[in-house]
Amino acid sequence: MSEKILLIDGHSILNRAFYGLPDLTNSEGKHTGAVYGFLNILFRILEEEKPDYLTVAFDLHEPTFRHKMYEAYKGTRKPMPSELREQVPLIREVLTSMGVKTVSMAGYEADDLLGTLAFRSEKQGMDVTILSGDRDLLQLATDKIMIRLPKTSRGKTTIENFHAEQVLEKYQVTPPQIIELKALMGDSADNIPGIPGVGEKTATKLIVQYGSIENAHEHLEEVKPNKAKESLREHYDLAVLSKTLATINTDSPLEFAYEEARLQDLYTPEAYELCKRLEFKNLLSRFDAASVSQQTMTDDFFTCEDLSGAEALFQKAAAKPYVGVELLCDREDVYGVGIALEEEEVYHIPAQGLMTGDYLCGKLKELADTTVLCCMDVKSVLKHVKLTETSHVFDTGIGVYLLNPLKSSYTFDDVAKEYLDGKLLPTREDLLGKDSIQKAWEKSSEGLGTYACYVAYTALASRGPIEKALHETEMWKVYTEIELPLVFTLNSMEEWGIRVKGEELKSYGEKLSVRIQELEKMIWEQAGEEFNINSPKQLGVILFEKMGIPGGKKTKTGYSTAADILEKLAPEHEIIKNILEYRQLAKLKSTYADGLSAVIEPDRRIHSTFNQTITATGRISSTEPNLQNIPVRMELGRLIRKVFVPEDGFVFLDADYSQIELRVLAHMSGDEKLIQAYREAQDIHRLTASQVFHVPFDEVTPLQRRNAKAVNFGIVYGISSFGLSQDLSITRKEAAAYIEKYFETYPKIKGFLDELVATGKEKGYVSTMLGRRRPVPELKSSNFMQRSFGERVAMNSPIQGSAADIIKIAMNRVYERMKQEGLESRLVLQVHDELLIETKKEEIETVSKILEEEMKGAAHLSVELEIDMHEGENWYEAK
DNA sequence: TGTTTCACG
DNA sequence: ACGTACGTGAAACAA
Repeated sequence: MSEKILLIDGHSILNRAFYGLPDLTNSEGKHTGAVYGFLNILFRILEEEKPDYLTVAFDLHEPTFRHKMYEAYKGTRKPMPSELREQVPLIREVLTSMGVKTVSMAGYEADDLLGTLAFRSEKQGMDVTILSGDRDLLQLATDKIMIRLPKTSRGKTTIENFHAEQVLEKYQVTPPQIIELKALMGDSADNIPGIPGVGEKTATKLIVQYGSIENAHEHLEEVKPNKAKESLREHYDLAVLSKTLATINTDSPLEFAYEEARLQDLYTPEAYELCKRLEFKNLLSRFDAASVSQQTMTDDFFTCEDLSGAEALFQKAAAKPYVGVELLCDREDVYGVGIALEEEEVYHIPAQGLMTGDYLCGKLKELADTTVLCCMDVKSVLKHVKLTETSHVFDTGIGVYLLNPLKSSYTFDDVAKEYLDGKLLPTREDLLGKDSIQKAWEKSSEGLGTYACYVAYTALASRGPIEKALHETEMWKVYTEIELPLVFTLNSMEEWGIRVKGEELKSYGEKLSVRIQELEKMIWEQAGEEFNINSPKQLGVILFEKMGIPGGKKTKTGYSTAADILEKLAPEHEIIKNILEYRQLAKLKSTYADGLSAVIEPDRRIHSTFNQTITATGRISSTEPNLQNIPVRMELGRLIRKVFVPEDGFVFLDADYSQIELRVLAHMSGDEKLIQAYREAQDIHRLTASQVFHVPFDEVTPLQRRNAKAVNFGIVYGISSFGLSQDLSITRKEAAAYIEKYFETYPKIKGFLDELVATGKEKGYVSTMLGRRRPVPELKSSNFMQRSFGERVAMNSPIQGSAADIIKIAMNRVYERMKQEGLESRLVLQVHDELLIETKKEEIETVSKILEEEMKGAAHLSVELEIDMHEGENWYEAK
């Protein structure tokens, strides 16, 4: 049986994948959709064809010979969007990693190389398959050369196959005559002019009849449609030129060794790593375990079995400047520790026998007096090892987060790849599967030990590169002066938690249930049937189809039933009112009443986790439960705050910054008028209204104030007329007019925001006042939506991020002060611009003063930082 | 697992 | 013509 070669038109398939599939980006914002689509189709074809050889051809970037000819004649080609262009090197990298031969040559298009290889291979007796999205390639079809054209319709990819016979069937001409057709019709995408007035129909007729352009020209007088006759007469030269342009060169001087193109195992460790980096999760399953673990580090780690060994180890460690540490633990127990003394000297100490968890933790605490403990996550270690602010630690996770806050997770294997020259380590899942630490411990302490060693190794080895990068990006200060101390502050908040009255929460929930059931009944009655009100899909059908409420479609899955839409649509409908109330109550019950009840711990307190490495802007986030979104805007929800109470003998002191983001904006932009406004006014929105609408301060109407407030918010969010118009229910034009007036009033604000976008575009990131960075890859997108998003982000992030920096500083200072002054009061919550202190009654005065001083003094801006402070027996009262 | 909705700043 | 305000997390539903 003859051998088979598969030739792929790289750019064309990449193009297909790009336009045929939704744009995909990985968590770092890298565009990967086209590469993903390319690989999927490649794998599919390989399974169908099972070729012996495989080669992918690419155009070089420079304009090729054939195009130059025409570009000189008329215009240039449309540029490739950057999201696609950046994927070209990526697909080549992936193919190379899989050992796939790629070819390209100066002065020749991919078509030419494909044609050349196809004919060469055919001559050698091979069967040839060409995969392309470009119909031009049909001119190459023969009995042995098959052209395969993938087509995407309705999300499904079907492939059309053409040997010479099928070309004749479909186009009524032989493959070489495809050139004639094209030369007559022209092709704007390929810059082939063609001749005017001749489309597919006429061209086909002419070629079927005369066989070629030249022959048709010789029989010009017989040529039928008069229009075609005249056009051919007049533009014959153009047709001949077009023919040259349309002809694929099948005889290029490409050097090609078939052995290099022989198809081998594509599932190499390199390809696996690359796919993982690109987050092609579906593709990873194609790689078998064997190829995965090959190139990884050889794990010759040591295990420390007995107490004397451990003693010696810690002694040795104490002499080192840095060690890598991974504590194997969960919330309750310590199972052991991995310690890296040197990059080649890594130990695992299981917690067993005399080496109890407590013993290990004590040793670590002691070690941190002299040696920097490098950990992936210091705060989790703190749960067991009572390190203090004077302990020496390095937090790899936070370092990596600062360097790229867009990543969604910071696992050790990712860190190794990024900061250790692409070093490939097995992942946690490779080593432990999906087991928890506890589960893995019960199975075998050995695999767990290996895992601990890899993590400890990574923490030690990556410390240097990360530290260097933090210096280079001028974020070392943010790291040491804000983030690292904050680890201790947050840990303390987590450990204290906040007291919650469980019984009251329960009865609150029961009260809600009664009303929810009433509403449910009423809604079902009004709808005329029972259905699940919580299902947006069912609700949409009921409202917009059954009840015939004029509804606009909105989401990709159907009707939007979001509150603001329903409110605008039919505020008078009784059912709508009921649904909105139902929704509100259902939310309160499920998320807050039931949700919070479920996480009250035996100490009657809720211990949330404050995450420091999640947000893109530098804010912290709160999970399990989220205590940063406890209701406050609506009275009914706000009542929940009554169940958050201080311990006996304590009260709550709640302090929040007044409009910190607007003040930051005033400072960063340096706009004198806004700064002056803040120096004068208690009511900034009113003053803004007065200045923007040119009315005396005392004559500002409530509506004007509301509008000014919305504009102020809009500015902080990265203003757009559309967003503002939505918010205020006005037209875009009106919104645009407000914005313009605002910028006229505060001229430097406009300049400042424009500058943010410009430098963001230039540098690829924007920065806060303290130097924290956020990359904004979207700014370079050719997609209008994405680019606009990037612009808003560029305007918002420095503001939101600077405010976040400031309150973090305040938290650290408040925490430090209370500790230094030996107070029993403690910081328990942070809600972005608000701090909640569980304050000992005797310390109220002192703590108020500390809050006032440290919050106001956290930054020195050209406008004062004001705070509002309240005292209360519960959170409701204190706010 | 992704989508929708909604709670907060 | 495109279809958005910025930043989060949790619950419920729909596949």
